[in-house]
Amino acid sequence: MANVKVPKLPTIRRLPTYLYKLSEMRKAGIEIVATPELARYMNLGEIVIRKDLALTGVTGQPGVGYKVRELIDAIKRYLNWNNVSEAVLVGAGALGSALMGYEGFEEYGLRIIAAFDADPLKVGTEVRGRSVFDIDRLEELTRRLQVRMGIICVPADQAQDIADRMVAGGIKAIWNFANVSLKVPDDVIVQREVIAGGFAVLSVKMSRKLLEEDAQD
Amino acid sequence: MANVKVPKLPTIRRLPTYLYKLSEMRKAGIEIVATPELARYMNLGEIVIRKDLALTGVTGQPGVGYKVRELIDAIKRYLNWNNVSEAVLVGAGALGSALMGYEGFEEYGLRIIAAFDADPLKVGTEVRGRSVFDIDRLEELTRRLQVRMGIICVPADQAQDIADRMVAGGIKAIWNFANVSLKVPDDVIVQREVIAGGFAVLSVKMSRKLLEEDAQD
DNA sequence: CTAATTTAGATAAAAAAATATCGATAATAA
DNA sequence: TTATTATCGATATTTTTTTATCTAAATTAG
Repeated sequence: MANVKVPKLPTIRRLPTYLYKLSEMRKAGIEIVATPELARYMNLGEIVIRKDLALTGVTGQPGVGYKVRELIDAIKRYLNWNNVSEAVLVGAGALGSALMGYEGFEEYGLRIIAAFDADPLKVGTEVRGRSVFDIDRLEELTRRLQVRMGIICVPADQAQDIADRMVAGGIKAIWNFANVSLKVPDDVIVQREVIAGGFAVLSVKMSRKLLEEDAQD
Repeated sequence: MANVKVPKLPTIRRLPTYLYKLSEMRKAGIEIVATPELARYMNLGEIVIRKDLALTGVTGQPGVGYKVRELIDAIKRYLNWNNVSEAVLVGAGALGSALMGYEGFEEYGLRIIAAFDADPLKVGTEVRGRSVFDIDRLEELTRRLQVRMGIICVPADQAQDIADRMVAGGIKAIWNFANVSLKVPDDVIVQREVIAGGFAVLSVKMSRKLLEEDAQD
């Protein structure tokens, strides 16, 4: 896998949330925002906010705050969300359909242009406006469409096979929702989304809270 | 929000992935696993693996490895996934349906027992075996069913309202898929899942890689 | 106009996480 | 039996992330 070291990862993960809030503010006609307001919104300390925003290169004005518009532009530029990334999605099941139905992605510069599935009942149909192709055509179509990003929404035991086909088709970045880590060549980037990971954190927090409550009695 | 400080968060997020791999191994009849194999699977260093496993309390045998069964039990115990958590889900749209359709949750001790939605067309229907109730009955039914966990899959602008109703209904833990941070009383835990966060990381990694490649020429 | 307040940004310290080193234990091969 | 290899676990180091402190700039109230 491409060994692209990216520090400030927690900050990067937070940027989309800033972006949402700032977009709402702009829609409401607000032009300036100060740290304390964002801190309340994000449930974070003020210093965190300033550090996060500093990463994008914007510079606020002491005593005043940041320009909303400037922040939005800077965040999008930092994330490279100005340029549209076209992607193919494999696995038009529940999760795959959900992702295709998420309109927010357009805002993020992500455009899913085609879906693939192994199920003959799904092949040939449309899911939220995208054609579902036979999985056997993944490599060919990916290459022809010059797509560089792939999204994997298949069960864990099929994910590696799909990843191999994506790589064969010229994919250079994979967003992997299957609960396995993929083996890919050095020049391919994989970002794994383990939804269960968040639930694990929630579970541990709950256990801890119960223990704390018991301890208080 | 309940201020439950939990260190070793990255480890906790990784535990479900270990759990999947270990379950597969057990199904295949494998009883012992050593760090190098897990390290390859996880795409992580061996030391990380040992530290992660140590957190659960298991102790391996030098020169041999860890007992698969013991690890599975220890991870589940650590995450409190032995005990079933019943949850209600609000927002039976694309993402909500996907979550209800994910069979893996049973393995994690999560049981979604009912769904709620504001859309009259959805109310009264069934989604993947669960009844969809009117959102106005959320508080009442949550209280009657004694459910303590809620999953929010509604658009960002409705999430706070749903959270308030959940809290009114006695919910103590919220798994929030909306892209906002929620204000809740101190004794309620919120775990937020920002799917776009992962995409942000992927985007930055891609930009960096392009820069690196350009630099090499 | 001056003083108090709000706020950004730089520097520093603390905490957490990732990584490295080394000794000890068990299995395997000579 | 002995030497070699594989592996865990304890300790130490480095890096990353979070948190704190202080200074300077801008606004607002008196």
